Amino acid sequence: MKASDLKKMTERCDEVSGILKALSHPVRLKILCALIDQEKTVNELVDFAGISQSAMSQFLIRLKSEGVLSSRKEGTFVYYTLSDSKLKRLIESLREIFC
Amino acid sequence: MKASDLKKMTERCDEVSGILKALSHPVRLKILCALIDQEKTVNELVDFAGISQSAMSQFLIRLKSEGVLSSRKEGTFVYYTLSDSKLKRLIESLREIFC
DNA sequence: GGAGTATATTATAATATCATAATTCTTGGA
DNA sequence: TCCAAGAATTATGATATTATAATATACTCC
Repeated sequence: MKASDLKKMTERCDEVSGILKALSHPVRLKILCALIDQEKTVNELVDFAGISQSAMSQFLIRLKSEGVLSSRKEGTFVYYTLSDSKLKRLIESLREIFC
Repeated sequence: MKASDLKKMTERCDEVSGILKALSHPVRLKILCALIDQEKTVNELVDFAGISQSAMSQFLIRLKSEGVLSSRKEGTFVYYTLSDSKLKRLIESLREIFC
């Protein structure tokens, strides 16, 4: 393997492993699966995942800061949605492979 | 969503997030990518990933205990290989999506 | 059996993550 | 303006992960 190819591969693994880390927690993965075909509010996600509002908010903010989710505000509600098309494809692949 | 479907989804997320966790570290992902089409010895992987032999051994043993890798011994060499076909498919999907 | 190579084990300190609780901020409506 | 609901923030302790160093084991060849 050429040195330049190795370097590229290393960079890709750095990037992709970071994305996978975002999915590597049961609740975070569940959140993303819930958002694959529709946006949801924080409270809807709380009911879905069965964790506290505070914990959910922390997960959501983290996922947003990692570029995985985006949000929009409507009154007191905040709707979260999957922002990355690559991530959508990844979750669909996971479903194909493991379900 | 039916309660029984939610339960199934939760179980799947628990399982799959565990697998993703194995890939959620730059070096571990690099190891798995290196093994996708051929087995390698510990030292080959050390050269490839650029970490110490001790650290590599620890990663490999962890991945093996998680069912991601298997190994065979030949003299003083230990060859590691990707043991899970689903994981192979996942890594191929990652390559398609992100490369 | 001794030297050298390949791999595994153990210990430890630094860091990151997780769950939880308490509090605060924001917004819309009475 | 005051209240209630929705969401975010902050703090804390428990646990897990990571990198690193030092040591130990297993095997081959002489």
